[in-house]
Amino acid sequence: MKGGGKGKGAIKKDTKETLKPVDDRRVGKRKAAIKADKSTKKLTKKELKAQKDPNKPKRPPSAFFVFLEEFRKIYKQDHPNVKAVSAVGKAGGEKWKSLSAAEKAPYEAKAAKRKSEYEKQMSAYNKKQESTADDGDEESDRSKSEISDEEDGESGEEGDEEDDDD
DNA sequence: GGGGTGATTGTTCTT
DNA sequence: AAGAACAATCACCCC
Repeated sequence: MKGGGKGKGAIKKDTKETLKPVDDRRVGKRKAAIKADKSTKKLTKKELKAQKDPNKPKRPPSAFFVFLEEFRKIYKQDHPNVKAVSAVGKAGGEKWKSLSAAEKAPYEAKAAKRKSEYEKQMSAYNKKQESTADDGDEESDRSKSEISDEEDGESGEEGDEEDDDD
């Protein structure tokens, strides 16, 4: 840890004891693992390329994140004193599980929409890569999107066409 | 001053 | 197929 890790630790450290792995803590500080792994950086050529992506579109926020963004606002209103990101994360996580499918639906819908845009961005991104990236070694492998013709002037048609079959 | 961390879950990615 | 990494956030700490 970079020391500063436990930002809340400085404020309230006793909570740490009650903090027990909900499940597996996933990778338990994956970031730390990454750095630790960096020691053995066995990156293949493709991996290397994947790393130095100029402006790769970031992954779309999952429904949970969409919900979290809003939840954070509310949480801060209810707990303006709480400044720990982890606090909101935990609270949000529990709340999220408390939500019903119907309540998560709107968030999922939004997440789905984000994903759609993400794919779109990837198309443009991939295309750009083809243009600029001429390493010659390998070319687009995973997504060889053969976009029809029009993509350049895409101005965002952001229609909320949700087929409400309901 | 800036970067890195902590925590949540979901989704995308990588092997 | 399964695991790994990363998505936002924000105050705080080390070099």
